[in-house]
Parts: sequence; structure tokens; C-alpha cells
Amino acid sequence: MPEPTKRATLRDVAAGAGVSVAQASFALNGTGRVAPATAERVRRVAAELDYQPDGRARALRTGRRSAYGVVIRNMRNPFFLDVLRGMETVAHRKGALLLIMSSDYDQEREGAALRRLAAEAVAGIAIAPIGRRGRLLEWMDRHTHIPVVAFNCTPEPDREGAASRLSTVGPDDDAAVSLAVAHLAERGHREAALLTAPEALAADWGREESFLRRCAEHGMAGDVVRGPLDHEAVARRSSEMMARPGHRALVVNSDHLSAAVYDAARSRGLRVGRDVSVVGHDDLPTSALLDPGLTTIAVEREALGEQIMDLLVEGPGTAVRLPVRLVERGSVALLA
Amino acid sequence: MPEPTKRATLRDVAAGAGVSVAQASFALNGTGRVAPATAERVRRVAAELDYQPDGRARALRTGRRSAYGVVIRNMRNPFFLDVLRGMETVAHRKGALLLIMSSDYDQEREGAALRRLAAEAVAGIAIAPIGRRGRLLEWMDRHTHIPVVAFNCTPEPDREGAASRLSTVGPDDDAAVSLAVAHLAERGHREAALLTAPEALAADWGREESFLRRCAEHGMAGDVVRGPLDHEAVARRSSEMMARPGHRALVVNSDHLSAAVYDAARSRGLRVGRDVSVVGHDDLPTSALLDPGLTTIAVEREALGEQIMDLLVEGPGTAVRLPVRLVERGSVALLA
DNA sequence: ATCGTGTGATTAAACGATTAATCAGCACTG
DNA sequence: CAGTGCTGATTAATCGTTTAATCACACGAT
Repeated sequence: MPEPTKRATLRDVAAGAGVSVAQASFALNGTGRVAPATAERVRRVAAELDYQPDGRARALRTGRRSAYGVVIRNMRNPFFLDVLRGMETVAHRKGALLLIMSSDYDQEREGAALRRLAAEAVAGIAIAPIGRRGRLLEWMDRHTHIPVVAFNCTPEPDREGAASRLSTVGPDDDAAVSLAVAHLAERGHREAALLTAPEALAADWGREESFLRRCAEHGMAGDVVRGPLDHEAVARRSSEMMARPGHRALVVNSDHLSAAVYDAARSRGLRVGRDVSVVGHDDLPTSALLDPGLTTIAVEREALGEQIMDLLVEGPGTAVRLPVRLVERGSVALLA
Repeated sequence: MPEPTKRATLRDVAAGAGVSVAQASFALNGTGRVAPATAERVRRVAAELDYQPDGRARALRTGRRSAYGVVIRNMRNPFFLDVLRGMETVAHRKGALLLIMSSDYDQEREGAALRRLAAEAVAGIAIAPIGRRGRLLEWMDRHTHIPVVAFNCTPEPDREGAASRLSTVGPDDDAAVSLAVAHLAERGHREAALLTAPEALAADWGREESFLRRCAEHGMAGDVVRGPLDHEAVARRSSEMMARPGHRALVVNSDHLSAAVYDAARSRGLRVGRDVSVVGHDDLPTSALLDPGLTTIAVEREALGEQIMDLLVEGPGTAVRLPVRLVERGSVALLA
């Protein structure tokens, strides 16, 4: 007869051991003064009853919480799974939990996610923000007690107030863009375009600035092309660019999108690595398999995840840039 | 001056509106009897203070919780990200949260994850279990109040007790294996091997049974090969199999592993789709890009995720099998 | 004048933990 | 024997909600 078993509570344990709840609590946490015999007895009863302290109650009372919130932009890009794995490794080590939400590139949803996580009183929030940092900082002003780490976005320049509490971590954007542009220049390119998100959603404006600056340094014509990041939109946009005369070199913000660029080239009868050049970012598993292989900027995703967690528990206001490297495959043409 | 702002509590709201906490609670939840004017006033103050009810406290009092636990086997397989997306869609719709953990193919960790989630008093648990269902059922016996759905595993045959409360959902294993074997038979194969996890970890023994049965039905020699599922181990194992004389046909449990099989073939100077045949499972993005393209069994991963959530909130004890289809590419040879 | 009856509000008891404040013995000291 | 200190235990407050149980009061009907 499966009568609905309620979870064992501390009171049950205490009763079973013939002792007060306080003493039971002390015994299990090893915090108060409790006779060895009693402690042992309490532990035995607890084990017997399969007692697990109620996380909610404990968190409510102590104020400490061992859950962290993660807000990502969307759940399509496999990039994130690796980052998540890194985070999970650290979280598991500290016995913490991960609450995962997606903002889905929607400011409204991002705000709702933050509110929700605050309501759950998480110990910290890791977020891949969308758009400018204004709203996030404003939110942080209202929740000064909860640490926030922004990842995969351009760090705010040194500032007062909330901004000083916001840690930032991600691939070294400037290095990444430099590698890409230098590689293109080396192979004879005279112009390049950076394919990125629309102004309102872009969180990595630093990349754009670096891109234009590096292009200028190499005497190349640089162009920033904005638009939605779904497959069709990217394909359409890059197709339009390929329509223009001359050789095109596209630097794409994520490998995840370069499939769309390849598609566009194919449907125009152009060959990537000869008629068009593409440089990606992230070095996803698919990138090596494309034909030709995608030349891309690699970053240690799992390490990124671990770094995020470390920053979350450690100290506020740091900006960590992870090293990147160029993985050369066949998607960049060698021009005369 | 950034004095540490504590979150606004219901008491603050009540005080601000000059009313008791009870009345404030009633007003915000629209539950008790409260004068329209008062309600309005409370709401205004709440908005002004950016009040968010504390999830922990509320959950503690009401017993209801709006967080669900997810335990996956590991965080390497991109299969999971899509499932997670499906789950997140539903969760977001119901305003629920997702707590994600990985068992990492470790029974101990799986148990710990379950305990931890129970301690957080989640509203339900979705788990991709490892190994036989015994421990899980035993655990469910001790936690009869929390619904569990197991995914990507063979359903238990009709049973009494906990088993009757355990919902199961996943790709239709029998159909999947049937498609694979039939396809191989069609293309002239006389024997095939199923590459799968070691006995102790395999959660989908139904697949193996189906495999052997279907092979027999087609007059083929069927073989089940077990071992660890990391890249090297799979490569080694398949390499050994390829050493044997005759044509080998490998049915792999996950596309994620077939890269290893391709590697093994390459290092033996064999060509997949001619000297060896491979059928995968899941139809991951990488599968279409392999050379030759991987013939595989496809399932709607996002739909799977949604289905999981639906089962979690809905009813216990159902076994849902999702439709699968064969995606034919070039990895199966056409034999004489 | 009395008795409901409704309305709008308050009080107080949970929920399951942690923890500060006490307390009852008991032994030891001056 | 009063005073002190130590040990092992208990009591009760608290965290932020929800909600059952009351309460005060005005209004209409008997």
C-alpha cells in the first residue's frame, strides 16, 4: 500500500532520537555543543530516515543559497553547452545548483529572468547579456547584494557604482578580431566585413570597434553589417553582399552561423575559400567538417565556463579576457 | 553611496501601504477580501519598491514549487541541448525554472543528484537514467510525492508500485532499430553489430533486444558490442571489429560517437560507405557534414523536450514513444 | 433594542530549518 | 556553602510567505 510518504523533517529525526530539534540540528551540522553519544544517535536516525535538510528552509533562515542562475541568449548554439559543462563542473564541486534560463534575444524576457532569479534568491547570476549594459546596471543598482558576471560581451570601461561590481569574462575580442583581420590581410585581402547582430541586441560592440581599427591598421576597407542572427536572415544578408562585384571576406561572429554563409555561397555558385572568404568564431565541432573547413577563432569553452563560476564566487569587478587562437582551415582564399 | 540594498519584503510593502502583511498578501494575490482602494494602494507601493515575493518562503509555506530538476548523463552530447530547449520553452510558458545536473555516467553522482533535487523540493524530475531502473524505483519508493519522468531509456514493463508512477519517454527504440536493420538488410548486409554502453550503464536494453530480434527476422547475424562511450574507447573498439575479415556494419547508439568510428576506419585505410557501413542515431548537425554523410535515425529533439515537461506536469505512469525516421546519406555500403 | 450579515481589516499559526539566549546539573574552588 | 565554570541540553525567535481564525463595525431587518 503506497501511502504518500512525506519527506522526513528535522523534527522527525529529533523525535526519533529523543532530543530537541536544536540538538538535532547541531549534531548534524557539528556546530553546537552536543555529546558524542547523542550526535551518533542523531546521525543514525537521520540516515535511517533518509533525512535531507530542506534547501528552501535552510536558505530562508541562513540567507545563504547555493544555487546560481544562468541566463543565456538562446539554446541553439552548441557553444553554450560546453560553457555550461564547465560551469557544471565547478558547481558540482561546490555542491551548487544551476538554474538555467534563456532570454531568447528578448529584452523583456531578459528582465523577467533576472527578476525571477532574484526572487529565487540565487547566490549569483551569470548572464550573456543582450544589447547595451544600461538596464543590467540599473537592475544591479536595485539588487546590490547579488553578484553578477556577464560573459561573452564587451566589458564596460571603468566606472562608478554598479558597473564596478560587474565582472566580465569572455574570449579576448580584440585579440580575436586582430587574428582574423591579420590573417585576411596576410592572404592578400583588401577589404572585409563583420557580420553581427543589430545594434540593439549586440553585446560585443568592442569587437566592432576593434575590427574597424584593425582593418584601418592593415590598410583594409572595413565594413560592419548588422541584422538578425537566424539562419535565413544571415544567408540572405551574406548573399546580398556576395552579389556585389569583387572578392568578399566575411568575419562571422559565430561558427554556428557560418553554415548560413556557406549556403549562400553555394546557392550563388561560389566556392568558399576561393571566391569568398569566411572567418568564423568559436571553433565548433561542425566547423572542421564543413567543406572547405572553416578557418576560425578558437577559445576554450569549458575553461570559460569554469572561469565564469570562479568569478561568481570570488570577486566582483574583474574583467577577464580568455586567450584565443586562430585555427586555419580552408575557408580563406589566397588572393594575388 | 551604494549602501547594500536588501530586497524589499512583503513587510516593507505592507508598512508602506499602512496595512497588515496579510492584507498586503491578499491584495497582491487577489485571494482574500480587500477593498479596491487598498488593493490599488498596495500594488502601487509594491511596484514602487520593486517587490518580488521570495520564492523560497512562498514555496516553503505553500508546499508548491515551480522548479523542475533535470538530470542528464553528460554535457558533451549536443543532443541534449535541443532537448533542453524544448523543456525550456514549456518551462518558460508555465513560469517554471529548470535545475540542471549531470550524472556523468556515475551511479553515485546520479543518486546524489536525486537527493539534492529532493532537498530542493522540486516539483518534478526529468532524468536520463543510467543502468537498470532498480535504484531509481527504490528512490521513488521513498519519495512518493515527487513525479519523475525518465527519458531516453527503455520503459519498464507494466509493474506495481513505484514503476507504475514512472513515466517514460524517448525515441521509439524498436522502430529505430528496425529501420536501421531493415536498411542494412535491404542493402545486402548479412551481419551487423550494435555498439552500445557497458551492461551496467546501459539504460536502453530494449534497443538491444529489438536489434537481435530484427536481425534474426532478416536472417542476419546480430552482435552486441559493449564498452565505454568516450571517443578513444569507441574508436578502439570499432577498429578491432574492422580488423576481422569481411564487411562490417556498425549501428551506433549516438551520432555523437560515430565520428570515432569514422576515425577508426580512416586510420585503417577503409572507406565508410564502401568498406564499412555505419548507421547512427539522433541526426545531429555534424552528421550531415561527415564524409560520407552519416545515415542515421532522426528524432525530433525539441519535441522530446516538450513532451518530457508535459509528462512531468500532467500524469504519471505513461510510456510515450516518439516517432523516428531514417535519414539516408552515404555511410551504408550497397553490397552485392 | 437585538440579531444577523457583510465587509474590510488584523492576529497568529504554520512551513522547516538555524541559532542566540537560557537553563539544569555537576564538579571544583576559595 | 556560595560562587564559578563547564557540559549538554532546551526554548524561542527568526527568515518571508500564506491562510485559517477572529475581530470591529456599519447596515438592515426583525
